[in-house]
Amino acid sequence: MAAVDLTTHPGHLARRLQQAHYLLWTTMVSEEITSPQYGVLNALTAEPGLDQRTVGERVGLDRSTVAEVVSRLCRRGLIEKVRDASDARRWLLRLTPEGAAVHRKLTVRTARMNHVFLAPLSGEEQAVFLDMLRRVADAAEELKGADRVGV
Amino acid sequence: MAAVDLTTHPGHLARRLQQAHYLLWTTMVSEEITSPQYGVLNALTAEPGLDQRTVGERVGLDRSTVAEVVSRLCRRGLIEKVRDASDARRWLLRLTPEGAAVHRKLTVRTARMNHVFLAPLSGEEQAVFLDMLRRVADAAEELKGADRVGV
DNA sequence: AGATATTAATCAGTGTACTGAGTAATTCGG
DNA sequence: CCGAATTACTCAGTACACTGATTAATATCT
Repeated sequence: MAAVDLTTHPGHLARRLQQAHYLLWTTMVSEEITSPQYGVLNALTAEPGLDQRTVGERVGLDRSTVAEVVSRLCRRGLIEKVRDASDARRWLLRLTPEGAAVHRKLTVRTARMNHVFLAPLSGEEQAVFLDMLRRVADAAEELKGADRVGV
Repeated sequence: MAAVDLTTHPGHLARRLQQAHYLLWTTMVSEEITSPQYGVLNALTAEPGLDQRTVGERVGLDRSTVAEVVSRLCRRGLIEKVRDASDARRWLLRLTPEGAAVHRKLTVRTARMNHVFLAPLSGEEQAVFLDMLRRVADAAEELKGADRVGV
């Protein structure tokens, strides 16, 4: 009794949205490189030589996850880690030429994939949708710093 | 060069939305029971005695994931598995009294959490947002079946 | 009946994501 | 200038999520 309709729950829909995106990504963009991995390549394209923690901040990956993603990209020869000479705690990250090439190729495919992904919405709706996603995600993000989540 | 703004990418925002939801869930609903686990409890509240595969269908969990989630809920004594007498391949799932109690408790908290999660949007916007999430997720889901066999 | 296909569930492998504990390097306060 | 806090990163553990391969039971089709 008192079962609920999950399709009215934003959390359930958020998970389903990500599963939907995963499906389109693997079929339309790449089976080898994942979306978060592409995010890292993109961050390092914009700002070469970033340290690991800052890359995570840019892409939305926590300290542990960014370490794993970075190690996979290293293993595949798409980025390289070098110790920061002025602060030996840091790894500075940089794209290899192969990494830059992969980023260029996937950028084109990602644009096509985004088009298909958002196709159920009209052009105006798409802008509204992205704006709402940002607002909701950002608001929760800010609660992270706060002591408690108010009721 | 040619780096892209990830905040215009729906896939990136979908992942961030789910992270945001995870944060609110663990702080406002439960640290023990996850959102997908709650989904299973909810499905079995609506339809007791479902088999594992159908539960996965209702909640949006694939065959492997639903097996893991179900085994965790069993280990915690919230649901129980019984072999289907008429089809010995199937496990039929049912809530225990504890499972039903947990579902009731979390349903209340989840409603509060959803309220906070969507607070950045106006009442009208919230309805539009949920509708858009459903439309985009459903559309990608359909591409799954339309396996585009060029036979 | 017997070979074949289908179906439910499991298992191994990979990848994202979080927490808490631990290590090493740097910075800060007295 | 030395001990304490902070910072960057690592590591172990847990949980979702998908794929491909496998096992067991059922259904189907000559």
